[in-house]
Amino acid sequence: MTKDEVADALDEIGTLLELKGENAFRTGAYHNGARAVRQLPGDLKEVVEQQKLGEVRGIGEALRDKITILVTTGRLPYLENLRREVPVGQIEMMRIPGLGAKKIKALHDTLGIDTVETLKAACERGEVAKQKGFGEKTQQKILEGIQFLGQVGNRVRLDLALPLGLALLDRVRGFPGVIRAELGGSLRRRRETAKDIDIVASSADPQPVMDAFVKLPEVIQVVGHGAAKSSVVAAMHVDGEKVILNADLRVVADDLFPFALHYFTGSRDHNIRMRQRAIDRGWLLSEYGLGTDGTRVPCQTEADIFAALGLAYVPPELREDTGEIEAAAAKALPTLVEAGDVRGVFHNHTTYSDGNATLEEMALAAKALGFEYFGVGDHSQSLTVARGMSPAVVRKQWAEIDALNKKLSGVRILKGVECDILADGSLDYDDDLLAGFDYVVGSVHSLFGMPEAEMTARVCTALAHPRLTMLGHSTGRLLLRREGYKIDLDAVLKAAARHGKMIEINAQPMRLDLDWVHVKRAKALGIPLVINPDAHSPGELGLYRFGVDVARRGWLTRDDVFNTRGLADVMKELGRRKGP
DNA sequence: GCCGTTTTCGGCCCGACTGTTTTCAGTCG
Repeated sequence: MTKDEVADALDEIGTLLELKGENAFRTGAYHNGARAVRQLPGDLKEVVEQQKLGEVRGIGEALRDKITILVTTGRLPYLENLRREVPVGQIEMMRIPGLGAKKIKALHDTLGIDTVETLKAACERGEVAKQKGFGEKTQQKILEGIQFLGQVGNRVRLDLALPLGLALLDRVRGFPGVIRAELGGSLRRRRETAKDIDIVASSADPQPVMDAFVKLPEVIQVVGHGAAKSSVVAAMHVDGEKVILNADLRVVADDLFPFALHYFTGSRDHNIRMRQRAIDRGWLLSEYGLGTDGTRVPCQTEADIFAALGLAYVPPELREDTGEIEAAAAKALPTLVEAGDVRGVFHNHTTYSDGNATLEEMALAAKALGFEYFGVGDHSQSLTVARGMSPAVVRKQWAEIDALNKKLSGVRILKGVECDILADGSLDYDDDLLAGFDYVVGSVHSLFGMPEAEMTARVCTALAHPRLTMLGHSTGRLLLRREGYKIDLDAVLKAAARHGKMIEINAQPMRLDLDWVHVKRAKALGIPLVINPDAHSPGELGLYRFGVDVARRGWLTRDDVFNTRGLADVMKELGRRKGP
């Protein structure tokens, strides 16, 4: 059993115990143990065999024994018994926002509810509101939560889906007889979430490729297995999370590959426009080629297809029918920003607030990524849950930054802060302290339930503050988990433009906030965008790449992104914005 | 269930917010 599988089992025990009403510290110990196993360096089996498991922080006698049984026998009777005691529907109910283990247990004990469906029905009958500890608003919130889950379906975040897609792609490329293979679909377009994986391959002999695909170790179910298309359910652990997705493989003759790749990359709307354009020229475009019955337009690559239709090559990220065809026809497509253009980052956390690495460790990790500057942006004093910095701590951090900047070469640490935007739109430090930072990222972390008009006014007030440099995660959304707070983003963008402020593209894959649609609008308003990883550990610095994907989907060039500028230029601009 | 030089029992991060209550439980970050 792998570390991830063992950790999953421990997490499941923790959740099942929560639903049974167990002590929170006991259930927490299982979740802690799961994390400890995931982060354990080296081979788990070896650690077990060398009897070193008990030395791991967070693993005591009970967890040690259970992990040992799991690793040596591959199963755990204790977990199997727990599963029999707790209905599966209750675990699903944990995903409903605002519903936790205690409420789910109460609903089970009083109304016998143990599936999302029966919960929905009970809410609709008004029974839930009558229960002790529940009320009309809770009932309404549960219904909205269930609806939210339904909308989300089984979509998976890009950072989880992409590694599985790339792993399968790698396998396919290694099959004998495969000439070319690429990811298609929303993964290739780098949408924030994916509902399946599309792989397009070419081969003179498709059948053996299909046969090999359905037998891959990642495949947990074969949905379809034909000569041109196979469909499976695939699973893999990514960063400790089990990712399960449908994956389709299509194999065509190599001369058809560019057409198939283009067709299966989509989007559907983009394809419709492309087919119309072909019809205008007296041709037909499909996944099988471009031309008429009599004549075929030969294309070796996707670029050839676009060229045949009088278009510049359209990068996959732009294929959403949001003006890319017109721009490609006018040869006016932007040269999109690339990951290699990014030369530093501004919003990151260290042990001064809720990060897990020191300033120096983070700065060195930034340098290792090739960055010229590392901007720290720890939390401000109001955000006590994230150990927000008091003014005294801020000054201590500044002193350490000054010392490190003397000591380190090749990377410069910038004095920033992720400053809370308080309920009235004011910032979380006084102006004197704010003036000591190189820049200020303003973010909303409280009172998410504010009415839209109030929230909009709050953020616009902050944007008017002379010390604020850029707005952090504009909506606070958590993809597939929580909608952003209600806010009039167009009004916010206009305010940012009016006050000459920058807006962050938060590159945390669960956020990707500002989203690509509004990134495009921000660009039109002349607002500089900043790609920030919001890293809480050295490894998370690399997440900036997902922000680059958003920027590309938002049509940004290198010049539209502030942190593609070099250190000297950045310091000059930040200095200019601060004024005398 | 885990942990420990303030230690083998009693604390474990804890405060804000919401919706429910009439002083507090549950959820969240």
